[in-house]
Amino acid sequence: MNDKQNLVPLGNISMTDRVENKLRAYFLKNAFKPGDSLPGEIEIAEKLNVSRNVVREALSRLRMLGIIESRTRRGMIMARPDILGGLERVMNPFILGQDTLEDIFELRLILEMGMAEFLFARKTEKDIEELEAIVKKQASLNEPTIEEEIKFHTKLYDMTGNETFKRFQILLQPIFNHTFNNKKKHKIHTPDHIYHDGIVKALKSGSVEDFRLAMKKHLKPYFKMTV
Amino acid sequence: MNDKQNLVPLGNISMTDRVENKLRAYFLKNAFKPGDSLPGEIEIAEKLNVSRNVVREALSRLRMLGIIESRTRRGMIMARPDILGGLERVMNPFILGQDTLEDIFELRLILEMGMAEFLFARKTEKDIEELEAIVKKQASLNEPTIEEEIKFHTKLYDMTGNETFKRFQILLQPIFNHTFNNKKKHKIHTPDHIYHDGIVKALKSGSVEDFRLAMKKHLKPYFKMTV
DNA sequence: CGAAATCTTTTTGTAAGTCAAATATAGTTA
DNA sequence: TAACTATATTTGACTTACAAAAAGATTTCG
Repeated sequence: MNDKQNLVPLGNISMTDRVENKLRAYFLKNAFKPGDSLPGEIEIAEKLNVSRNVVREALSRLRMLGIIESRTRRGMIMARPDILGGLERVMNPFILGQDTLEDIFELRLILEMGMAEFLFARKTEKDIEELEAIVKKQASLNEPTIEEEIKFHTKLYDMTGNETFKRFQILLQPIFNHTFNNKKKHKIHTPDHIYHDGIVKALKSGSVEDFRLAMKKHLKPYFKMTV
Repeated sequence: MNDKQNLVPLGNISMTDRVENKLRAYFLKNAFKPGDSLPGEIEIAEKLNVSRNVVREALSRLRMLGIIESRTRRGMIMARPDILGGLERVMNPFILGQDTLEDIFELRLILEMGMAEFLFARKTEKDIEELEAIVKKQASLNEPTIEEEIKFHTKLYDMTGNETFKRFQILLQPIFNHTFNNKKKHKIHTPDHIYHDGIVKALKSGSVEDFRLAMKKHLKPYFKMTV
């Protein structure tokens, strides 16, 4: 046995990191639910034998994520975090790695191919009409705008009726565009907007498989960019 | 015009919140990249006219997300955040809302239906063999275990070759299970493990469409739970 | 003159104490 | 009994202090 293995990690973990981890573990272990009240800062500091300062830095993190809430001068309670809040804060194309950006670009393709079942399960007359209006407007423009393009796809996410999914797309949108613009050199022969009407048609009077085939065709240029 | 609208927000925003927002905006506006060095805590505090304490609480948040790194006693630099770090910390079924949990449950179905193209683009002989081994082992057990079930699906995510996607699935796994267990009452007539071999077969010698049909059949009981 | 040792400066990590302000509770008064 | 008052609690924010590590500047010595 080589003892070196046990020495490797080291990881430079600060008091604040440790307190944050301890608190999250504590919440999970005790099945804390939103609304439950928490011990005060001073009590936590004393129990963990650190300064109130360190505790506040850890709590500040949890507060940012929405895990806890502080009713000013009345104490802290557990809260219901926005699951995508943490994601939102790191959505900065300058600091994310190129590989991560490309992973996200691929994710879009997976999502738009995969959402078919839910679209068919939940589509309404009104949805279809809206899509048709978007397509019509797009066709009337001499040049297709990126805004109209986005509007069409965003509407599809909306139609799934899945709020988290919808917000997810809004967060990812800037990354899509950033990566797409970086790749534009890869010349796309088939401008996609001509296929939007095909997608709507499949959605309106076709089967789930028809839709997926139309979507696949529509996304083909993007697939070419990744696989 | 009603002035009341302008009074509504109020939002109880703390100094720390404001500093955090200011810093993130500053990084974005100036296109800060990983490795770039940042002004010191004291300088930031003076520039923003707040105490060093407040600045440290804001920086602590950014450090948690991996946006910045502090080389102890040498200064801070921009870093490359783990895009899913924030998500990981709020993955606690007790504090997430029921609607969010169900949204995530649906997301799984979308992902597994949507990943087909990438599986076919990147599958290898070895991948197929591994899947077959998993199915074989599963068939040999008197009772299918949840571990083997997870192993099969995890392998599929692996095969996409998309690291972010893969980690995403690992994070979501506990939520899937939690929601699944809560819904078990909805009696599933067709135990899914019998279809795993069908999926592998489609993946091995079928078309992308064959795979999607097999997967759809496999996931049918889950779809029943949501739509 | 050059290399090695030492000192100084810088900067983050951690601690401790102070004060303000809002709220809940207890206590008091009419 | 109801209204008012005082008190204790608790978070938000500021200040000061010091340790420790690393880098740079300075000094010392061969």
